[in-house]
Amino acid sequence: MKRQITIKDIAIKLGLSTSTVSRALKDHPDISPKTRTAVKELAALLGYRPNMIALNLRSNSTRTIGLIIPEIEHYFFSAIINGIEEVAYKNDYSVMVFQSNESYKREVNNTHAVLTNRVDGVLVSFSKETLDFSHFMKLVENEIPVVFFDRVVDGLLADQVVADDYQGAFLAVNHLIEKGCKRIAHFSAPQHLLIGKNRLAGYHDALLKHNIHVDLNLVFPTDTFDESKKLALSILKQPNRPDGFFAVNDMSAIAIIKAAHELNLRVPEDVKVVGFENSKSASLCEPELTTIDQFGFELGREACLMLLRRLKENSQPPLKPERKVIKTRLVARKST
Amino acid sequence: MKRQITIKDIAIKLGLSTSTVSRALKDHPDISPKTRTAVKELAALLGYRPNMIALNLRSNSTRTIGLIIPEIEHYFFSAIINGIEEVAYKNDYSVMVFQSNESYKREVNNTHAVLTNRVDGVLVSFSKETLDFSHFMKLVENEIPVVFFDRVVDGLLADQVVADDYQGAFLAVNHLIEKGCKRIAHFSAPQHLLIGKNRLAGYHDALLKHNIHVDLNLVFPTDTFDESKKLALSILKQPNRPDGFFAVNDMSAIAIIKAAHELNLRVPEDVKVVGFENSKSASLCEPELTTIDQFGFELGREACLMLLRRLKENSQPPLKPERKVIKTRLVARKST
DNA sequence: AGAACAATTTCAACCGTTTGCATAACGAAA
DNA sequence: TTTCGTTATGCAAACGGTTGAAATTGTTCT
Repeated sequence: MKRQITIKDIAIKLGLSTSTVSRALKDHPDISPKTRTAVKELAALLGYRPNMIALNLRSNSTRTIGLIIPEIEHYFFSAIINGIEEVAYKNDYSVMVFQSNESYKREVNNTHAVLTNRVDGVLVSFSKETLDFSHFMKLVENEIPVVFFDRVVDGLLADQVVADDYQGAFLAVNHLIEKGCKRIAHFSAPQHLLIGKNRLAGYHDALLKHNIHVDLNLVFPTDTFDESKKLALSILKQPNRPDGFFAVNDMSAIAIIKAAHELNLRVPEDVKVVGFENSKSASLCEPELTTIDQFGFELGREACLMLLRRLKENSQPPLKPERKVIKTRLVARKST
Repeated sequence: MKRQITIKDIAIKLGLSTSTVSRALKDHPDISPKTRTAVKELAALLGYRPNMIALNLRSNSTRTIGLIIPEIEHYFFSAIINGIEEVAYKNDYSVMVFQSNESYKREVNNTHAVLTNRVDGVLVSFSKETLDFSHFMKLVENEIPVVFFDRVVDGLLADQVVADDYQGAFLAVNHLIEKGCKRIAHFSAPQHLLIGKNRLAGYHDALLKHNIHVDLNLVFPTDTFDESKKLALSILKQPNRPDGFFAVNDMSAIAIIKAAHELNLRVPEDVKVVGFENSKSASLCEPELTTIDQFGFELGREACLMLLRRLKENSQPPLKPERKVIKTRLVARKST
């Protein structure tokens, strides 16, 4: 690699000391206008760019935030990254992305990577496999601010940004009931995640509100396309099949629609389906999917803003953890 | 932020010099076994982690690669990021992501950001707006290896990784013809991008091969959902409407299907449609979309591998630019 | 002329780590 | 005892930039 132009190069060519050059470049009042302009002109001519690494070493900060995320390919997460990057960009921060691929082991490695890379703060949505959170607590012990988003558990001593899962689930199930459903199944997320618990609670309470008996046999833990489709096929073959489905994400919801079509059931006439996410696919499938908009972009923005706030704060001891809840919205389409 | 444990802390506690500690930690033969173990034990006890920034400053490398990409939310690009991150992870590199949001101005800013962050190399897919490439050439002048992927233009003196757009387009149109289409329209990408030119060429040659007259009035420059839908609606209303469509991406293809449905045309009976990308949505829409698999993940992998190869190489002068072409594959589904 | 002061500029230390070279300690050979 | 070789450790410079304090220069006043 070509040697970079340094402040020293400029200093030598101009017969000045590095300190003078440094000050001239940042408009320090002590420097005479003559030297200031001379330095700046030469710097521009040579294409001088300050060496961030050197600055980082001195300031012990990198203006970089680490992002640990399960899967970039998932629409919801890419929307979040989008929001994060937006805020980071506007505040002159860079984002380092680490995928856990839903693997606990890899996620632990990722936490090491962010430590090695000396990021200023970390945004985390942990993997489905993760049950132990000590690797994240190690970050907190190192006083690196951490903000968790979307996936969250109880008892985590750190900032959190989540969608209002309870409200979203309630909206979804309420909507199904208003459309006439009597027997509503729920495809749920793992129950150790708050997102799983809260959506189930919303489902539960919406049924209760309408005096519908809550049958836990209608709750199935599944959140992938393939699994959901298989399950839906078997459920829809039963004589007392549900007439409504509330799925934990759009993929599962679309899988249900596909399964219904295979069994020659009409959506929404025979079976109504609501998803959760409002992904691109939701408006592309047939019939278009009614779903809960999780506002991934906003969630990412908020998470990043909260992290930046932490990075600026210098109160000792630090403010106690905060939880931000993003309201969701029902997007009614053709599947209900 | 809590002060990090440094080599100096260890040195003082053990009454040694920093050099001895440094050497002990990396098993330098000069160090006596006794001190070596003492140092290592204390380091482990204190949770010492080498300060990457300091190492970076010394080695003038960051083991970080910059990624400049139009839109993370687009499935194809997130698949590519996935592939890139995979290779980077395995080789102990980190990835910094910068979105251009299809904006030239922001893209120029992004190139500054990667320079400031002193990444070791850069992966680029430029924005649709970009017609001038001097900002990238500035990177090349700074001898920062750059690999372009997917979007590429002629005369770029840098490595490139692209899908075989010509072959993919040929496969797609050939398939439509074999399924009986006589009048095939093409929704194309901007013609200043090779991806636009090559797909058009593939379309062209497949028609020629079957002795079908090439009518340039059937080629429309559009690659977004909304625009494509509007266009498809007006085209399909015409008396001599096409009986086949080859779209430059899945979004546009699905828009055509939607438009056909709105006009009570059946897919594939009345109109056949082929996309390009093989996104998630392609297998979720109704009918499932026949498309060309672009192997985004592999494309990302290859691009990253090529960059890493450049980073390792030290031949002077450097090897001349290479172009890698990834074969595509037809995925026949229900829309044809 | 000498003092006092302001305006510029330089010196040197520092951030954390590595590394070529010098040096200390010690036993063995002369 | 001196000298030579080992072996183990320390010194100091370097990476590129910042910054408090010291030094230089020039100007003005007495």
